[in-house]
Amino acid sequence: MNLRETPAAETRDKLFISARSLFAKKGYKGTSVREINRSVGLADGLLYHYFPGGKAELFRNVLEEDSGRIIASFPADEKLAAYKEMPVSVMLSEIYSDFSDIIRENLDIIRIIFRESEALDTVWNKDTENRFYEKPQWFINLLKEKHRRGEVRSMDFESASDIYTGILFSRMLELVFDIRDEMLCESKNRLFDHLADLWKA
Amino acid sequence: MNLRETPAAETRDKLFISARSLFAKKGYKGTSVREINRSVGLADGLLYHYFPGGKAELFRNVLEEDSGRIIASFPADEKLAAYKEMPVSVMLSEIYSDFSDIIRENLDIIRIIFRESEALDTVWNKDTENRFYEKPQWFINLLKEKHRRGEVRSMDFESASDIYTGILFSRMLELVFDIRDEMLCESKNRLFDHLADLWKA
Amino acid sequence: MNLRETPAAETRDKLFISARSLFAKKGYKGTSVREINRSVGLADGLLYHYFPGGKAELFRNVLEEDSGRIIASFPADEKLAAYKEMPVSVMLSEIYSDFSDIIRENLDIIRIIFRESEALDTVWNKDTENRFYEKPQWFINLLKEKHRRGEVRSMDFESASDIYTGILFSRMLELVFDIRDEMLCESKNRLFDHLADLWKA
Amino acid sequence: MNLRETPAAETRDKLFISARSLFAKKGYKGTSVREINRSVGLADGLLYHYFPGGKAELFRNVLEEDSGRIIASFPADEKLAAYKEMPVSVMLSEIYSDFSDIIRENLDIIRIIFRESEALDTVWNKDTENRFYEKPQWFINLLKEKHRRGEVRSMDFESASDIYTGILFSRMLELVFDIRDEMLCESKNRLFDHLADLWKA
DNA sequence: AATGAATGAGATTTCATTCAT
DNA sequence: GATGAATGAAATCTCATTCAT
Repeated sequence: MNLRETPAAETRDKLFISARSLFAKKGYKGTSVREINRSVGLADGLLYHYFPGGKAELFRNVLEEDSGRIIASFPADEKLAAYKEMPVSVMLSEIYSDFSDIIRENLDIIRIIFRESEALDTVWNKDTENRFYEKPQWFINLLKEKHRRGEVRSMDFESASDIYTGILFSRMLELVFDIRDEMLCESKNRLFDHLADLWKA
Repeated sequence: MNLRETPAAETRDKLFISARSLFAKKGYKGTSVREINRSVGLADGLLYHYFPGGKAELFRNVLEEDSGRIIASFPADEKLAAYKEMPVSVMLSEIYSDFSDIIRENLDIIRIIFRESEALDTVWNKDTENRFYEKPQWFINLLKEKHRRGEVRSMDFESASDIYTGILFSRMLELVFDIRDEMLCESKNRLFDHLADLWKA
Repeated sequence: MNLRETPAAETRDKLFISARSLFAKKGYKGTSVREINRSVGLADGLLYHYFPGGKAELFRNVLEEDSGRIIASFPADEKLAAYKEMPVSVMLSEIYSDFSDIIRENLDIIRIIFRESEALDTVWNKDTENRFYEKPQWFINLLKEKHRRGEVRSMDFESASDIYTGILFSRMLELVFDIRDEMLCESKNRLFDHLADLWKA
Repeated sequence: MNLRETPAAETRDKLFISARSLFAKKGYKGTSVREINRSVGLADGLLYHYFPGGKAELFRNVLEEDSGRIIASFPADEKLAAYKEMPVSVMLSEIYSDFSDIIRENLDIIRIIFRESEALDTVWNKDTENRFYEKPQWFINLLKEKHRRGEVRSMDFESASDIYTGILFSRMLELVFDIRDEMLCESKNRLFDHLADLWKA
């Protein structure tokens, strides 16, 4: 049973990935079970073998598995250490770039979260939701460290963090809604230079 | 059309409002024609009298009527004049508050836009979309004016605007996703004091 | 709306009758909605217009409407008066014959009751069920009246009624299971003569 | 077959018993193969190893094995001899009690017979069916014997048997439909006293 | 013997839309 | 303008059965 490297698990995974992409593109209601099955070349009834609760259970599983992972995965610990050693403006640019990558890697699930806000209640507890929105302490600490090193002046670090968070949220919206991804580098670099300049000791 | 002289126009309006709310809550696919009809006490076939194109046409109308209005309506001209006379920190706080009001007044349509991104293509041209995202020249001008008056130092005003835009976008997300609306005043006021301080001449 | 003599009600009735017959023949599970629709020439979705709860609601309605009616309908009041004037043996034969008619007229619903015992719980309260099984007071009274007239001897009238009830139940089983309906007259007449003879004063 | 020497035979038996119970409770159509498998902890495809004809064959086997057995088993020969020696009223009570036991022991299969009358055609020939309904000669003989012994008067013994059969059929209905099983003893004893009294020489 | 993945026909149900009145 | 019956395509889901391992 274990010898065949669980083709069952493989099928389950294919269902997962395909469903996630379809849900992101066409919404939960807009994605038919048949469509999901066809997309992975599965017979009609088989989805219920893997997810007895049907489409709803598949959806719930997709959401549960992915949503936690994203939040947990940013920022990566090794990156965090690296940020400390960079000049402020570079650091801001780097975090922005890493954040963009995470969003891009998880575009499907994020789009689902944007679309199916009502469905989230059944999957997310308020805890998860608040974690998404709470102040990123790691960033505040980064700024304080920079201050200690004399690179950044004394200021209201929480508010500074709110500013940067806003910039990241804007970025998320750009990516989610597929808006002018291009040629922004220059504009963004100016933005980070600007910020670094405002903040410098 | 808004004068509601005839009962017909009144019915049309009721359909509009009710459909908008349902689309916002449950999505286009998740809202059945029957549901819309019931919500305004309409007989089953009658929707096609008002909107021969059926659900799709009703949806398109809702989107068309509302989407333009929001962007056009902010900021109101009389407000714009008032902003000029306020101290920077108060101005930022006031714009934030007015922006919040606009979002709150149009929550339904904004939620629809978030949900039904795919449907937007048929209604929005890229023009509308870009207008939504383009740099708010009026704000940049406000900052320059403040600079002329000696309240704000010389700086990269576009980048400063990006910063403020990010804060507004964060606010929009909070409202759209119904997250911790309360008790943020103090935090926000600190934020605007912080920004005003960074920017002061 | 009332002018067209409610074709809606007519359609509902047709559904009722056809469904009852099919449920009786093939059971609840064995009867498909499609089959019911075809049997009355109805489009596929229309059943849900009349019975939003679908097959289950249709079934419940059939059961509710019919089950009460049968019990209430036997014996008819005018018959009851007539029984009093008949010789005992004729009376027994007559009641038997009328009972057979009632069963025959309601064979479908009775067969459903036999088949779908589990479903009855949702429709019948214990009250209905007990009424079905309680001692038929009217028959006991008939016997007492006959005794008063000197046609029947003094005896345990309740037990006498149990005996006769058993004979009627046997009859019901014969009809429900479609067993040797024919050529029983002679046997039955002998039975009633026998009973009358046992009971005579 | 009943010796259960091999595990295979044991599994077959478990399938039998569990399926019989499920068929009785939920009907043939209402019982899924999956349900049967789960109820005995069988893997999904394995039922077809034991019953290549699938659900239908399993059902047919359940019916065939059991239906004959019941009829044949009543009354047991040793009981028959005992009945002869009892006073009439005791005899009637005893037969009634033994009959109740047989029914109770075979409730499942009897309920199946009530439910799935249509399915019986494929299993029962008319012969079996008639045997179920034919006059119980053994009981008629019992009565005649009692008459010979002077305990019962001369009468139409077939009709007397019909009377008693009706009482037994009522009893069967009570048990099959799970109706007021309790506290009937007294009523029943009065009934049998009544009958014995009517019949006494 | 045993497992459970796979299949596909068919069941129930929903729903946008049309149409006679 | 208004009603709600009618339609049928499509969606979700169930289930007996087969089959590779």
